[in-house]
Amino acid sequence: MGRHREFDVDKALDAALSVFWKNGYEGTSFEDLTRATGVARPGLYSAFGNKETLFFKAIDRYDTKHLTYLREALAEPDVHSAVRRFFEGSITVQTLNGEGRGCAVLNGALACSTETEPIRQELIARQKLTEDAWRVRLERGLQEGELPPSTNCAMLAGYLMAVNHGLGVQAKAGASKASLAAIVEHVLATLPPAPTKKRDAHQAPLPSHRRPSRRDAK
Amino acid sequence: MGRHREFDVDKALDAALSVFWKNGYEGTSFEDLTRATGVARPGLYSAFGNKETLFFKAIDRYDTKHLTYLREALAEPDVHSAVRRFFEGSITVQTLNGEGRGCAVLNGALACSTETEPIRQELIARQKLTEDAWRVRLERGLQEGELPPSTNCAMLAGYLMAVNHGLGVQAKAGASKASLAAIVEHVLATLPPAPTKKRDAHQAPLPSHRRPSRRDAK
DNA sequence: AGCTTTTTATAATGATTGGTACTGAAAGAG
DNA sequence: CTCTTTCAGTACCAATCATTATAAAAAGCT
Repeated sequence: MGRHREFDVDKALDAALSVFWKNGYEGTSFEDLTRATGVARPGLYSAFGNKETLFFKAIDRYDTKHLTYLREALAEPDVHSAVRRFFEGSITVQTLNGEGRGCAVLNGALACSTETEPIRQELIARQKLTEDAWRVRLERGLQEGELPPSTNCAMLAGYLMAVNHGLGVQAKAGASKASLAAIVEHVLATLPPAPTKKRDAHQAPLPSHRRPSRRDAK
Repeated sequence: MGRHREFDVDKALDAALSVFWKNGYEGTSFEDLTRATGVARPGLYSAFGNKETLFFKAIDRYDTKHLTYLREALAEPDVHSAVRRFFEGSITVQTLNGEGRGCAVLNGALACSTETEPIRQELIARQKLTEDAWRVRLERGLQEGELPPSTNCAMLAGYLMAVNHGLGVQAKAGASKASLAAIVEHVLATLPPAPTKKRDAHQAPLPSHRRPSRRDAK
């Protein structure tokens, strides 16, 4: 009873996400949003509240639609596979061209006006959740013997996130997926190696030449 | 012959830099600038042109005042020292609290409205110059035998920049200098090693246990 | 002293911004 | 059919934005 909504709320949300992803929060005007969604101002307000609530609904949408790789990565059976899955998913999402480039969260989390600072802080908090999840996963890997005993899991989680942020910056600047993938390979190749169980240093396969004592000395 | 300017142009520029560094270009209003500089609108226009020209004068100021470490790093005698100097300088500048956090260039280079896109592209171009300088420096290091023959200098330059961008993001989000320094140590420890000249693997100092053949096999 | 030049400070300007008011249209119930 | 509810579309609103206009003040010259 009453007129039915003509536009598809989910489609409008996807369109809004795409604009926010590209321009960030402050760089996106309400006019941009009405143009991209094809919905007039009151329609968007009626469906989503206001610009800020729409923004966070879009970010949530980004999370559920595009960040599944993170949960998949954290569920991988070993640390190396987890990190690989993470970065592969990351560079795939961050080099999408039709929908967005870089990371929608990062694109709003760097600098803004004083009035928008609370929004930025919320985005930073989301990044922090991801870093914490990595630290927990790495600590589990450490306990399971996948990482050298001296591994600083907080540092390594911070490192992984720093690299990911940097890849996001480069993706937003136009870097190709292939060039980002090469960086990912380097990162994977330089992850702390699993400690060896035995000391047959001269007969073990090549990776066994990586001795934990070298890192302990640091 | 005429009234003398009462404000110090350099001090005003420093104040403007600080605001742009914190809020980015679009997040900084002209009101923010007049407040921070203590100079009225016409005075700022008279001295600097308009908001955009002031922004780039501020970025140039950032370059000359704070990015000397980059030139110093590129002038270091060996690659390892160069990279170390680079990151040490970077995390020092990016964790300054009074003046700014993160990187003033990066803070404006991620996302913005359509009208501001040319400004963003200019900032991206500056980042690209730095990455190119690193690639050239690494290629020189490769020729001088400091890096394994298989080293992909473009990839490594991209990697260094990605890490640096990521450190900037984390610094802007409030990370401490010490936590960034730990990440830097990890990066330095995982740089491609100089190839050994001889094969006295059992008597050389510890770093010599890093064999180029391991990277070649990758 | 008056005159000219340049800066300071306040006010004004037109455009843009996020949000709301209002009217007509659509949908369903009785 | 009328009535009620809800949406669509246009117009409107107050605040903000970068920039300019204007009048007064300061500085130096004659």
